[in-house]
Amino acid sequence: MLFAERGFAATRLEDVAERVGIRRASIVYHYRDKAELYDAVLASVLGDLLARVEAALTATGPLGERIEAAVSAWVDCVGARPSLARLLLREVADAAPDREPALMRHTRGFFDVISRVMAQRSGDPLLAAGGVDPVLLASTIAGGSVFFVAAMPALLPGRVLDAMDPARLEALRDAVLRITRRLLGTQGSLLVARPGRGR
Amino acid sequence: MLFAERGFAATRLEDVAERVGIRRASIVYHYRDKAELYDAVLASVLGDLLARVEAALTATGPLGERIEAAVSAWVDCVGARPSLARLLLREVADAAPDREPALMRHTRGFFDVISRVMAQRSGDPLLAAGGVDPVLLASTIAGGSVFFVAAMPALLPGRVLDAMDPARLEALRDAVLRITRRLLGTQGSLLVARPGRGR
DNA sequence: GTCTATAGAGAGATAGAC
DNA sequence: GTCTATCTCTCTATAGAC
Repeated sequence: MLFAERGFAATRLEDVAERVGIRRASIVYHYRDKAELYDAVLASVLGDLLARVEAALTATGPLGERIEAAVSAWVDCVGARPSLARLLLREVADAAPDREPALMRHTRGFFDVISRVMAQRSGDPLLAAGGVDPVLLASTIAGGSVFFVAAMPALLPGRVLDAMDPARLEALRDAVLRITRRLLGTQGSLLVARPGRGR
Repeated sequence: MLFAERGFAATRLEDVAERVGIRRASIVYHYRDKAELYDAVLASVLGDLLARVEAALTATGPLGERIEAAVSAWVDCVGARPSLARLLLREVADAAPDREPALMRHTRGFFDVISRVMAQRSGDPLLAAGGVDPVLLASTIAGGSVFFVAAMPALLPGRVLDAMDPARLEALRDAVLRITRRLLGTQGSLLVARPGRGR
C-alpha cells in the first residue's frame, strides 16, 4: 500500500489511481477526498488485525494462553502484511496532543477490550510480571515485532517488502512467542507442544 | 522538531522558519533545499544517540554489562527527546527496496560496529539467548522502547510530548533494563546494585 | 462510473534590495 | 544574513462530457 510506503502527505492520488488501474478523478467519485480514502484504507487494514487479536484475548482459557494466541495473531497479521507494520509506525509517530491520530478512531473499542482484560485480571501474577508495567510489556512485544518487520527491507540484504514467506513467518512467530514467554516468565510452561516441526 | 511530529512531506519550511523566529527564505540561505535541512537535522539528532550507544558497546568489560549500558544510553536519549523516537519510527517506515532511507546514511558506520561486536562474541551464550535471533532481540528492545515513547502522547491521558520528567525517565530506564535482563536470561545477575531508590 | 480538462490552492525555490 | 516579492510546479478537487 502506497500510504504505508510513503506516508499520507507524500502519497499522490495519481499514483494510487495508477496502481488500481483507474483515473484519479474516479477515486474522488468513491471517496469524498484523500482523507476519506485514507480512513477507509486504515479501517480495512486494521479490521482484520484488531478482530483477531481481540478474539484471542477474549476467548476462554487461562490468561497466558490467550496472550500467546493474541501475540501469534498479531505477528501473523503483521508478517503477512508488512505494509500494515509501516502504517502502524507512521500512525504512532503522528500521535500528538493536539491532533488525534486517525488511527485512534479505529482502535478505541479495541483499547476498551484490552483495558477490560487487564482490569479483570489485575490480580494475575502475569500482569505484574517482574514489576514491569504491562503497557510497556505490551508495547515492547507489539512495537518490537512491528518495528522488526518494518525494518526488514532496510536490514536484510535480500530485501523483503511484501508478505514474508511461510517458513520465515513461522520462524518469526516462534521467536516472538519465545520472547513473550520469557518476558512473562512462563518459559515453556504454556502451549506445551509446539505444532511446527521445529523450524 | 517539526519533521518528527509531521513527517518530511507534511512539514512546511514556513513553519520551521517560524519556530526558529526567522523567515522562510533565510533557511534556504543556510541549506540548499528542504532535503538538505532534513539531513542536517537527522545528523544532529542521531549523532548523540549513536555515539553514546556505540561508546557503551565498545567499552571494556563483559558483554552483558556493555549491552545494559547501551540500552540505558538508548532509553535516556530517546526519553529525553521523544521527537527522536518519532523520527526513528518514520525513517524505519520509509525503508523501501528502491529508496534507501535517509537514516541509513547516518547509521552505516553504526551498524558496522554492531556487527563487529556481534561477530567478536558470536560464541557468547548471551547472543544466542534461547535460540532467539539477536537481531530480533535488539529490534525488540530498541523498537519496543521507541514505540512506547512515541506512543505515549496517544496512550497517556496526561499527554507527554516533550522530554519525560526525570522520575518517569528513570522508571522507564529501569523497566527496560529489567526487560533486557529477562530477555537475555541474566535476571539480576548483572549490574548488581540499582542506584535509584527503587522508584 | 469513468473519463478529460481545468480551476485553484499551497509550498519550494529564486532574485534582488537592504 | 535576512528580508520581500515573485516565479513555478505539483497536486487536490471540481465541472462536465460520455
